[in-house]
Amino acid sequence: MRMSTKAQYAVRAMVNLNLYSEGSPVSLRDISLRESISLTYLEQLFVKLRRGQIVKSVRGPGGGYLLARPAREIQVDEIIDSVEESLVPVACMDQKHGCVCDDHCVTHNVWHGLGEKIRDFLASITLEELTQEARSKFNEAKGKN
Amino acid sequence: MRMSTKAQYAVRAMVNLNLYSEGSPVSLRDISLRESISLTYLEQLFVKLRRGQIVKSVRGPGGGYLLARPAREIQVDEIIDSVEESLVPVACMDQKHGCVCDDHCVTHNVWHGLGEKIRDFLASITLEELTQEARSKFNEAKGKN
DNA sequence: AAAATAATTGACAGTTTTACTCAGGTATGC
DNA sequence: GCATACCTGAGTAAAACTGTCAATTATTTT
Repeated sequence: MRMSTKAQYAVRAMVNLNLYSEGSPVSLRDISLRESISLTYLEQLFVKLRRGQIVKSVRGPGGGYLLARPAREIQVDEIIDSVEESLVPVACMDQKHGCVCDDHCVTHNVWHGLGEKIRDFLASITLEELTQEARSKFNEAKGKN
Repeated sequence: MRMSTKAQYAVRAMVNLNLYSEGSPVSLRDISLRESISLTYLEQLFVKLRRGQIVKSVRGPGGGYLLARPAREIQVDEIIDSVEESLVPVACMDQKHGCVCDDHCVTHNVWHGLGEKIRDFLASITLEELTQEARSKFNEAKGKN
């Protein structure tokens, strides 16, 4: 039961983007340097985040990425969905209308229930909350020095 | 975010074991036939389930496996733990005392919180409940014919 | 118009994990 | 002593994960 690093990177990158944006586009190069994620890998992730309507792109010099919506309207589960990370714990439930084993499969309810818990939890956290949290941690760290 | 088939098999096998046991040992061969799981793979799983104190083994002819404890005291998370499936969503948190990134890692709290939700949910389900559910489904299916 | 910046895309490759199988060995009951 | 059934470790093919590389397109600055 592991969250892929792809999903972890995506969330980290989004927090970093929001943290340093302030209205103007942030280039992947900057995020790459700050979060130590390879630029080319970030490019791959942000194509998907754009398709998922999480970010907008601005091309050319001074360009980069912007949030497609306010941070408080972006939920963590949406970020993970965008990079194609299934949140459903077993493969047979990927389709919308449940799996065929529904009736006879004894453990069906366990995985179905678990999937809902995971979804609910990640949907309850917004990018804004994470960004605030990051700011607090940053300030705490500064206070120590 | 997938539960491995190993964990899925382990839970299914345990339900099946409990369903057909009634005090006497159940051989892996029987479980293998009923659940269509390869015998040698089941053997691998049950070694771990035995080490995890989920089952007891009885050798020789007429032997097999028994629950090590009453079904109502066996939780689904214990079964999964036994087959060495980590329930913590990110690798850096596998050790008991949290990861080093604790302070600066922005997304730490997300994965930590998620891990707790998963654990709580799976710990809230006992083998007895699953077995009861399986019996109900079985009876429903019979009623239809 | 040319140059520089930065997103965009698709193909590809190394590594790790998963999901098993195989070949034996050991204990027990009849 | 033989059939049953657990026990153990090694090995392996396929898939997934985690990236890299090469080439292109769009935009702005000079």
